[in-house]
Amino acid sequence: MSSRRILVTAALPYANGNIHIGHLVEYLQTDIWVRFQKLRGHECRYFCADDTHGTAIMIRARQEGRSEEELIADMREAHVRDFARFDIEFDNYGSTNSDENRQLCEQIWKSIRDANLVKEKEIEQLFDPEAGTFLADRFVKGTCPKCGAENQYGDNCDKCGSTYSPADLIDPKSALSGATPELRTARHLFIELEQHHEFLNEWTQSGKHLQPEIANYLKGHFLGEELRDWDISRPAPYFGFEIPDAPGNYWYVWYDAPIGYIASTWEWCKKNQVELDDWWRNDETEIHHFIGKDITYFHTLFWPAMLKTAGLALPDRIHIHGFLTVDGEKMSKTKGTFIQASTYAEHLDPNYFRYFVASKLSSRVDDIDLNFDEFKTKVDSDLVGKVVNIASRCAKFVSGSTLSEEYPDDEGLFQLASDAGSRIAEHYEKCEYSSAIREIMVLADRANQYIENKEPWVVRKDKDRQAELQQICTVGLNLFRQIVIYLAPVLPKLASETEKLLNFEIKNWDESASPLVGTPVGKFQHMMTRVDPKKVEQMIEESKDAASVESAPASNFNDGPEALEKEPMTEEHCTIDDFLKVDMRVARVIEAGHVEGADKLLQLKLSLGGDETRNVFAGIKSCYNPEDLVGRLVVCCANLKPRKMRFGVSEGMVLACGPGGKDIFLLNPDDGAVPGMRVH
RNA sequence: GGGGCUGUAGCUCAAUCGGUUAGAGCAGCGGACUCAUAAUCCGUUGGUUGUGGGUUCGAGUCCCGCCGGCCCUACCA
Repeated sequence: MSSRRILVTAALPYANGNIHIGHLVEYLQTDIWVRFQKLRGHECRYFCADDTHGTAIMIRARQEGRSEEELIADMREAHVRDFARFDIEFDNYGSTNSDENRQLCEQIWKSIRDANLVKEKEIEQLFDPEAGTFLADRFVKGTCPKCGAENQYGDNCDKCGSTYSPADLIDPKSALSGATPELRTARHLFIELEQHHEFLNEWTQSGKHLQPEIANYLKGHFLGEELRDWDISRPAPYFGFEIPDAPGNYWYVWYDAPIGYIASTWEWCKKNQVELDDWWRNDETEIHHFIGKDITYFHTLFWPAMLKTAGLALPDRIHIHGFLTVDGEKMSKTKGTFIQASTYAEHLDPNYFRYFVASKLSSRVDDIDLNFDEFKTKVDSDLVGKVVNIASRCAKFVSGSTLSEEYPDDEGLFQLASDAGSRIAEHYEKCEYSSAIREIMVLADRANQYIENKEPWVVRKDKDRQAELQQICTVGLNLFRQIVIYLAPVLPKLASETEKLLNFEIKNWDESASPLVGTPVGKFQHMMTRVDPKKVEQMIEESKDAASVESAPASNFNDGPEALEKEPMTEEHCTIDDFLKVDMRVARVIEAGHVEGADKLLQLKLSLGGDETRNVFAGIKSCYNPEDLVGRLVVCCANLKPRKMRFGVSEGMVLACGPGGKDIFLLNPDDGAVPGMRVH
């Protein structure tokens, strides 16, 4: 097989946050693929970098009272440490805030200008006069113009779901300074993507570069109509690179981020005395990007258009993966499933996660789910019970001795496994890791069966059969070694421990096809332990704590979790139909009085307007005087089945909240509501 | 509202181009073994492929409707 030159990237993590287990899926998917390619003898390089620019970084640095450079330096250190703990090995890890990146941004910009793709447009945007900066939509909060809900973001309302422009908000406030933003106009630079429409149509639909579902998505979504201009500049102040021919304007972070792939490559080239053009202007180089589905847009439309304009090599393949869910749901800070990479690594072996992710990943865009029961089962039974067990059952019988000088008859098992090697390789190549893993586990099953049938523990007892014992173990350990080579991209630690045990070095995938003979066998040491469910629990607990500490200062309202803890949320959903069964109405209290003989109850007469009234007994005596209630509006359930009580029939229920005793709070409709209105 | 993806055993997933009786692993059940980290091995239960139609000699696979799930979008991407 001829050696390929392969350039691989994973998306650049944003310097505003720590690496969490969701991110890891991508870096692991990529790392496994790169390790696989290297093991196959190809010239493969893995480049990544921190994505450091943008408003969010600028604002955070300001809040923390330090420079952006200090902030991104710290975050970079944290990122690099997290990756290392998970054995994610980059050939170069750069930064988008580098000289290389600035130069490349300028070069590419020049090509884009020369190609006449840039135009200027005035746009209106909210400006924070105190902070002296334009505000992205999510930095503006105010009252929803449609439904009146307070404290909503500038782009849409979570209460009523309507969308609007931040300028439509009632009483808008800057989330930065609390000042009232002004509407200002600014000139922005745009790239006319439409000029590349035909090229993008062809490139995305060729079937060579994208998964089919992604190609369809683009076709149905963007390519069916005129491509919109891409707003590529941001006025000062902005943390990023200033556009040389438009002073006071900076490149939008999504312009320089992907260029960071090239910048990181360049840094590596400089360190290794290699020409950048050999990698980015060379048809012989394969370029592979691994990204998450959330940033499809940038990598499948803008990025190819930019590269083409600049005369750089286009990616051969963009591998797009789904998100990681935990227990079938989005990762949640309150549930403790928003787990930082560092928190994970403090409690659990990163190899577990590498294996688990590999066993779930395919080439499709589907989300993958982490369920800790499944996680434990998979790691325990596959890795400990099956794979490592093979070595564990054989090694001690030949420890201190050697493998047989000649590879013994093994009923064709070694050959079978080496035939499987090409299929497994193909699965890795196509990013079908789950299939690769499944196939490898079949080999582990067969090896265990072999040992079972040969009963080395019986043979051992017979002095005349020691050569046979050595042969059995030679076969067992060679089958183990094959499996470890196949798993090496996923489990590099297991590979290196096996190298020590069997005194050899894994250099190439093809070594799996020839057996190891005559070499010394070391002392077997446990290579992996079972997943400790207590550690999983601790990790989740710690993730909860970390999340609450982190999120507390972020919110302007320091509402504690006590109420929810006292009365946890109902797990089960109700349907809209269920909800509609409950007919809740605004009502006016027209009579209220004590109930003789009752400790907690007040008797209320509610008017729903007109002649419609309800007699209701409410357990609110401890908190309300009857005379204070008369005349006020309440919310009641008007179709509650009438219930006979000791003191009379209750025909409804008044809505109130609170734990009881001295703390009961009636719900109160806002001004304007009148009796009889239904609550929706 | 528009679009994409998806639904196979209790759970996680296979099933080539439409081709025989829809297969694995885990869990469950019954046995064996005791070398191995309560590991392993043998056997076994389990499916009207979400649902209703259609095309076909033949449909898990292709087409249409319905139901459910996930996601993107709804004029900043």
